[in-house]
Amino acid sequence: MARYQFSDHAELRAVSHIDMDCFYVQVEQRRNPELKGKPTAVVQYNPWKGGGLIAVGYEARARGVKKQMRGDDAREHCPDINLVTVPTAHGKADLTIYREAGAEVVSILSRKGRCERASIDEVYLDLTEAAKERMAHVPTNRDDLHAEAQKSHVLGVTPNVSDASSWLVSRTEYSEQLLAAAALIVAELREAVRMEARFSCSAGVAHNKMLAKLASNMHKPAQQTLVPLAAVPGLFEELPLKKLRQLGGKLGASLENQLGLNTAGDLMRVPLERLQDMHGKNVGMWLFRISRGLDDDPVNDRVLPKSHGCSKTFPGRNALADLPAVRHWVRQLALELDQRLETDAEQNGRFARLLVASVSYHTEPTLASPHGVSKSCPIAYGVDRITADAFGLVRRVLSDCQAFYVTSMGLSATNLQATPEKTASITTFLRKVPGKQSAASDGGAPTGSETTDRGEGETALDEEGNGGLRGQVAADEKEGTAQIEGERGGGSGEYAETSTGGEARRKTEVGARKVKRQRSPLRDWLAAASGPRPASKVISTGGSEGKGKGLEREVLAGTATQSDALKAEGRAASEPAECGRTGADDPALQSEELRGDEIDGQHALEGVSCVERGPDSTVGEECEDVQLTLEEWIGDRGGTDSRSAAADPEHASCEGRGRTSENEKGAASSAEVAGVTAEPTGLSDLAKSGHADRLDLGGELGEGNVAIEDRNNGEEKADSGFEWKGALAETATARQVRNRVEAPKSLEALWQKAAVPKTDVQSERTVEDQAGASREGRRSTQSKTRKRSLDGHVADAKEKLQKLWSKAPSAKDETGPAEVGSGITYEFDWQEVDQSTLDELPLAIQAEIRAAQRLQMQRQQPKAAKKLEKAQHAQSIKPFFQRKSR
DNA sequence: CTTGGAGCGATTT
DNA sequence: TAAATCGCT
Ligand SMILES: Nc1ccn([C@H]2C[C@H](O)[C@@H](COP(=O)(O)OP(=O)(O)OP(=O)(O)O)O2)c(=O)n1
Ligand SMILES: [Mg+2]
Repeated sequence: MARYQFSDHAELRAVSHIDMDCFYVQVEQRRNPELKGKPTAVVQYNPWKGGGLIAVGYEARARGVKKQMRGDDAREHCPDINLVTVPTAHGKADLTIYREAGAEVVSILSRKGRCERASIDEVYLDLTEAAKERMAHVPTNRDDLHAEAQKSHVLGVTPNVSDASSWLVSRTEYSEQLLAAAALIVAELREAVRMEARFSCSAGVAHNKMLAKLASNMHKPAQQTLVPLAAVPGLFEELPLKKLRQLGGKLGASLENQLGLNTAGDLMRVPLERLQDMHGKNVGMWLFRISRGLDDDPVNDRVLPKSHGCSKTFPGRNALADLPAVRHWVRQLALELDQRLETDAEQNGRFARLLVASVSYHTEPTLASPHGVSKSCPIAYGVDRITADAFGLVRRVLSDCQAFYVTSMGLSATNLQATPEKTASITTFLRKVPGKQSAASDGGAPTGSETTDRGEGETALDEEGNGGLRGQVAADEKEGTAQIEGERGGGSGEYAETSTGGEARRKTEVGARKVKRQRSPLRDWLAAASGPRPASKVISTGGSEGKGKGLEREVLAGTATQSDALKAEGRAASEPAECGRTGADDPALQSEELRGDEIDGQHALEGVSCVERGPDSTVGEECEDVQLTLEEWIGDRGGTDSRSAAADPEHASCEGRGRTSENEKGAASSAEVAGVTAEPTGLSDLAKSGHADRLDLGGELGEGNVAIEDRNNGEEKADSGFEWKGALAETATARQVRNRVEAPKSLEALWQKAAVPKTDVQSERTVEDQAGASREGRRSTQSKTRKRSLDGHVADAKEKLQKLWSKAPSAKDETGPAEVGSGITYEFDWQEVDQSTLDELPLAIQAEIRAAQRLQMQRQQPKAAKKLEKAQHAQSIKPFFQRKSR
């Protein structure tokens, strides 16, 4: 945004950019002083090719070691290099020590003026005020200057290096006096960093961020550089365009290509109109100004990161090919993320609001660049809930695919806020609907038939995933508000949300209930409610549970948890941390736990109702009901969206059968809608593409594969996202897109077909690399190396996969053999393949082999099969760098 | 395996 | 609002 802003008469500023020298290396050298003065680099994951270098010390740079080398390359250039590996935790690289070191530095550098943390190892400082004050006290004798200041570089003065200190003390122009004064401050700050944190850093001092950053990089390490205004034209004349901040990517390349520019000076000579024609008014103006050394991007007052994220890639054969593995890694990421969130809460009192899960994957083992998507939902703190929510988000993406290969996953927590703003009572968002008195009834917390096998942290819900209620939507012309009525209305009166607008008004019948709802700030409140809430705010499940069953949760400090609440009620909270894992043998207990879940924020969003009680309320006290919006009720937060739980293909992929009934049930009970019009945002093209089928309750919403049309007049309306996400999608007659991509049939499925009839055969299978063969300009040699065919189907499937695996990104590219594939021929006995061999195979093949082994086991020793499955799982989630490499 | 991996912030749609 | 993309360390 700053990029598009400028003001012609901005006050002249003194801005500094300070950048740590080879930062991670310094961190490691401080940890292990043995390394000081020695050629050192930091790598992550060294078993493979020596690991990737992410930081290189200056001693090593002097000997030709470059970033973007691998550890092995580095050692070639510099045999005595010290390679330090990044710490790992939860099976992934853990940058905590570098983050902490960065924070240490920031705490020092933020002393003299506004400070913006720009990355883990750099800050911008706005020293305008401090420099103005300092101007009066700049020494007149250069010998009185700080030693670090004396060593400054000043761009554009003729004998540059020799006489910087005399330049500093003899300025007459205001702008240069300002810079000189700032340079003294910066010198002191850098010295403070050196003394207090024992790190060296370099700095640029100029009138804006762009020039300061440019300068900080000009003399490194442990030096500082000034850029007076007058130096800009000379500096830019020779400066490659890409060196300018923000021009290092495609924009810079397009300027080079389309306008034939090479230097910043070239850019300066392009007329404003031309730039604006090419890149729009704002960008054009920004370019015009940046090329003249003008930049008004302010130094923001922010020393903390605005989000916390962690991610991991699973390249090539390490790609995650089944949901248990995905869930395992989601949990590993959640473990780290949760820890960091707790730390932030403790240290800074900040809480995140939004959880974002990103996943890159392909649906076939092609080398085409993977498809990256992200999904988000309100965050609920705690490893288990982050895991459950994030896994739900990821699964929502993957559940469409018969096969998937996840090459990277990431979680991040954003919208960090210092204080919980939403401290108002929930009732301020609600108003009573007159004349409604509904009977409290048991409501028996819904229990699905499938609770035994869920993984840790997953929410147990019924297969409809909506608390056993199902609804129908109909237009409501008359009233602008909404309410719920029906036999399970519960509580002593009904609330509807306060009206905030006219959109999305309709009446919904939910099972036996009729619901009218409307969008309101309640939704935001609920989102906030998953974070910290004011003390003694209570959310409970009065709606479905009725009187006396509400559970209390002490929210503020998180001191009381769900388990506490359960204990307080005199029940054994057998597995407080793992909702939904209780045995199905005790319905009562399970029901209670489900309620707990609701209280803790999950059902509170999707669930039936939400209740506030007074500060002194005790467990068991009668409480009032509050109805949620339909969105919340159905589960606006995708994470725990249990429609996807219903569609969980996980077991299908593990066991192959017996898991389809829920979907059918869901479809059968989805109601139709009268007079409703909706369309998924931005997906009308898909809706019209003829791929549409129909939506059932297992179908996924909001991700581009469903369309709804008006059954009355065939119209499609835009701007119906609200309905779309909520009620309509749930109940309308919709159409679901079939596979857009020709996904290959699951190999596992083929396996099962193939293996069922006869498989006592002891066989050996061979996997070949088609591309490796074609690269040599010859035909496949597969039949030669194959010794025995296990089964025609299997072999065919295997070849097919292997071809796909090594297929060129563009099938149309006939110009030559693809430069892909490892060229490896795998040879193994599928029944007795040893672990280290297995580890080397592409994950998809591993999975298949395991499936084969399981199947065989199932027939021969059914009892042992379970055990094998467990062992296989453990094996499949082992991080690749813990595996043996050959 | 291949735009080295992990992780930020900002803008655009 | 959510999601994708870009630029960067
Ligand atoms: N692609 C990158 C770039 C940087 N970093 C990390 C490692 C670096 O140590 C740190 C700071 O990045 P810099 O670009 O500032 O590089 P250095 O500080 O290592 O070296 P320099 O002295 O050139 O600033 O961020 C990273 O992980 N991946
Ligand atoms: Mg640095």
